[in-house]
Amino acid sequence: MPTRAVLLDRALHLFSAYGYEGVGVQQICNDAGVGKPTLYHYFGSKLGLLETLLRERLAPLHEALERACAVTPFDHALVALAEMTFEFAREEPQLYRFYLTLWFAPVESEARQAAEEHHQRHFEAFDACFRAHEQASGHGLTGRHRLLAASFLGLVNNHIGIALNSFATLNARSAADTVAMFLNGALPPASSDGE
Amino acid sequence: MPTRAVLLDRALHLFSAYGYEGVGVQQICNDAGVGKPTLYHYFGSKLGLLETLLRERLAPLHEALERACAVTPFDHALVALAEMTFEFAREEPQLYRFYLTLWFAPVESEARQAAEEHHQRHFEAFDACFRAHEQASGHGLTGRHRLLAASFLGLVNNHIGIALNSFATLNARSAADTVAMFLNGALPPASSDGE
DNA sequence: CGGATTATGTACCGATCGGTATATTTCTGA
DNA sequence: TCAGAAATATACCGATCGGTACATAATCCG
Repeated sequence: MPTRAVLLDRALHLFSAYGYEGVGVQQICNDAGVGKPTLYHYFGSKLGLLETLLRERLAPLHEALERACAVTPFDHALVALAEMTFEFAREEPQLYRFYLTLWFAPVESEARQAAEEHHQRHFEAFDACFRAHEQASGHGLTGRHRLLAASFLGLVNNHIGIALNSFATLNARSAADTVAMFLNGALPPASSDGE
Repeated sequence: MPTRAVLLDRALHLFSAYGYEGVGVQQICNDAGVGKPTLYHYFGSKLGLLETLLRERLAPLHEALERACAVTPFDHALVALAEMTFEFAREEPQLYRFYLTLWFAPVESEARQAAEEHHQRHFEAFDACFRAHEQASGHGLTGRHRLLAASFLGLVNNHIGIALNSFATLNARSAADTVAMFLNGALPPASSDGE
């Protein structure tokens, strides 16, 4: 594997376990079997390494989301958004785990600020979907779409967090189940009860 | 204010903005106007300071939750749990913000591990409520209560995160609204059903 | 082949990290 | 009053932090 890719790979591995601030440049280089100037040659700084990592590895997710949020009808779009996010998290668990740690990271931390544009883009895809629905169904002009989008995104991310850390899975039905919970509530009286 | 309390206060202030690893002991001491040996006299280590901070300041929350989860009937208990958590977050925004950053923090980080017992206790209160409901309504033996409890807790924490960082509020109605969203879904009042 | 550009290793920089040795002050209790 | 404990300051420790100066390989282009 090319040196540059090895560095990104080892950095992600370490970041996802110990956090951006908890990992030293020296440690990344040792882990990758190269010297520090090599890392600085490719990325310029530790922060540059992080930005590159996020930009390059999150691009497929964002592209998939921006495709998904154009789906009609509304509830299919929600399923598509949840499915894309779940699938990405399943295929890139380390990356998504790290991405999640950055979501609620302290506002003044470098890492959080580097991730903010990506979180924003993720949210925008979800919000676009709710905004379109609000206009289509006529009754919306309250700006409630932002709160709904944030709640739905939170539900999706929370499910991924649970799946990554303990119980819960990310199989094909998870997306539909999550959307059903969001639209119909967690304890529907008559619908799918148990597996 | 007694020196010990000043140290805890300044540490929380800095931690919530920059994170545990992003703040140095020297910085805390400068901010509090004391020397390092004073901090080490009271807390033994930086980690001891963090543990003390969490233990002492989160105790009221846990006590309130353990009272709330015994409420009947079930849906009132959910409202009570959400209310207690919202109220605590409203009164101690810095503390809860920091508490939230620790929730999804990297698993191997010192700070996350120090907070784990508190997260566990918070979850237990929520889970106890769902466990009781599962038994009372007879149909439960799937262990689904854990997933439901985690989802509900995630919904509550997500709402607080939104309120702390941007739009959304934490007023008296928030708890009831959050429970309603959890039980009945996010879009029940829509006039024309387009879902 | 030869010159330039790219990649990489060794050794080092000042600053900061968490933590402490030691001395001194302040408070407390008999 | 005076011994001892509790509280605090100055100055320092080795280790590690992110980052770099410099020299050397490796590679590509003519």
